[in-house]
Amino acid sequence: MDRADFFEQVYQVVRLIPEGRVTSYGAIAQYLGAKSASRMVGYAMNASHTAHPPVPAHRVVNRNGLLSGKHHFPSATAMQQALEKEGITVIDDQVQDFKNLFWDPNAELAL
DNA sequence: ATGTTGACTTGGA
DNA sequence: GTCCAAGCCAACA
Repeated sequence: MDRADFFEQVYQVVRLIPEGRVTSYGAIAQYLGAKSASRMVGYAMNASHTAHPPVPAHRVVNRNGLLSGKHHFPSATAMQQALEKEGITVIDDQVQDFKNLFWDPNAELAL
């Protein structure tokens, strides 16, 4: 664990995200103890495709519930489709009822 | 070694 | 409510 790289730590948290739930980069960053490193979370996600097993990056959105990272997916619609597949309604690259679907690792894992 | 970038967040106007 | 600017840390060139 302590040996885990910043990327791996991010991957683990993302993989813990329940199906049909989403979280924000800041929440993950905060869980890692560096809320200011929210950008690093996104950066780590950029390399998520190199992670094994792959992480559900589609469940990670920005604080606005906007699919900010959809551009980085193999297809611009891949992220939205993945979310809808899990029962999440996405309109205009925006997660509907995001507040209700939000999954905070600090609240769920740090119980 | 330094400088720039980035799937972000927060605060101020 | 919106828009602009600054901060933050790690990886990449």
